[in-house]
Amino acid sequence: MNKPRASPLFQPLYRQIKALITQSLISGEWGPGEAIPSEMEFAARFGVSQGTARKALDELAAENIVVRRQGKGTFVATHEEEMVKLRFLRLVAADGSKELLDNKLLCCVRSKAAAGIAKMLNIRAGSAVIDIKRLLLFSNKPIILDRIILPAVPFKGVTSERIGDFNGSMYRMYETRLGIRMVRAEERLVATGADVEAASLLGLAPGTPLLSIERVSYTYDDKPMEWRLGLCLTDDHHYLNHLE
Amino acid sequence: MNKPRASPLFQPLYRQIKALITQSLISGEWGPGEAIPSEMEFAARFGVSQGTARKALDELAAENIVVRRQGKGTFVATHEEEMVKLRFLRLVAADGSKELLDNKLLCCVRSKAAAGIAKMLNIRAGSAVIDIKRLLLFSNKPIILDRIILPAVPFKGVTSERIGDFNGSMYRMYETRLGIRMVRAEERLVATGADVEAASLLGLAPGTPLLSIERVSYTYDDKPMEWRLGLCLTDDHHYLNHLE
DNA sequence: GAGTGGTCTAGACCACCAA
DNA sequence: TGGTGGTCTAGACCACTCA
Repeated sequence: MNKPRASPLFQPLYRQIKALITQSLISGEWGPGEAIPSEMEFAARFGVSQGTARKALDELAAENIVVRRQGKGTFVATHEEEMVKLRFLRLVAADGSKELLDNKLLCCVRSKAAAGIAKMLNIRAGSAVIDIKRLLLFSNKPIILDRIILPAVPFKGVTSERIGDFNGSMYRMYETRLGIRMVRAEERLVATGADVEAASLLGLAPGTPLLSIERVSYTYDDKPMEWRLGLCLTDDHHYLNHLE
Repeated sequence: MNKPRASPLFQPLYRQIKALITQSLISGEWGPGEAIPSEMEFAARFGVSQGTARKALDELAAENIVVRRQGKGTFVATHEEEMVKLRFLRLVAADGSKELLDNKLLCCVRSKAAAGIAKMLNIRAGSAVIDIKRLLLFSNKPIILDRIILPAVPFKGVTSERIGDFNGSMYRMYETRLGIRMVRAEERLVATGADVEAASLLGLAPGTPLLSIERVSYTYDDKPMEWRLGLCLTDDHHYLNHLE
């Protein structure tokens, strides 16, 4: 049936459908990697035509929220796929070669949120957070020194042991263990000189230029969930970015 | 009419239409900023339904090749728009404030392409290029030292005077004066220490960490047209990137 | 009011996949 | 073989813009 335009929300129908599907994703109706209902099923559930359900799903696919596979169905996107890893880890070897990735956890403690970070995570300054430091190794060479801050409440249960299980992919762990999926992030890049700690951990002279990447990651409802600062040695690596 | 699937190219119809429209863009049938034919006109021209022409235009719009304006028409995208500037100039003030942009041309000479750059521009090493150096000022403070290399042939006529006319937006000049529109770019970011030249021009001590941005820009047919290296002082500025 | 792009529907056929 | 997403069509109405 054709709905009148004077709907509760002044949104096209397909966007309302998209919002409803997003709500179901937030509520966890389908976990990461699972198939979601077909176009026809959504059309029936919401009383719209298949084309309208399709357009809602197409937009979710364009935002990398879901993945469509011809002949199989539509699936909740996952950080398992190679594609997704490249979307979030932009540092690549200068010569383009593939590399073995490894990581070394340095520490993982409970702490209190500093004001600046609390603001970016949209939590109260001083509230409980989990504070992680780790080293990322490319082909067995330490390249990135990461500092990760997580709000303690949704991430309750994040411990050194848990982190170790996922070969350094924090996002895979959030998904698998906590059902928290990051769908987008905002990065701020700056050049900086290595401080004493970074220099010693990366095996450099203090003051060596490093690429500093500050990242805030968001879940479905644009809620910030993770703050991260990576200090990267860029002698043999580039941060690759496609502008379109 | 419904065309059989066994078309010359194994592409969906709307992609074939898209390719045809792209060809017309390359040939310069419509200049930057101009209106292109309506959906109905394309449908008639290519003998397809309006919906198919629409899907072709939608994809071109998604790639920022054209801009759609309800009630007015579809237009060839331009680097005039504020949106587009932000798409290519990612350096923003740390406090988020808007800034006055200015530029100072340092030199503009004819030269020969070095091997590495020639390869990226897909031209022969040693072929004629235009070699430009300039300083970009944010709020009257020098922030970026740019080096720009252009193949001499398509960019014949690029001179110091011409560059001055466009308030530093090279892309606007390429469009307006030469009909060359950049549609995408690839950037490689690295942290480096200021060499003597950069240090003196930016008013820094040699060795100061700088964000190095190497960019290759492409026109419609994915043809590389410009090589650029920017050395950026990131004390009060960030390179902002949205990952989706 | 005429023309444009935006939304929505309904129905057809195709390509792919799994059982 | 039946179900999925992918393509294509045709026609309707809406919202916006401009003369």
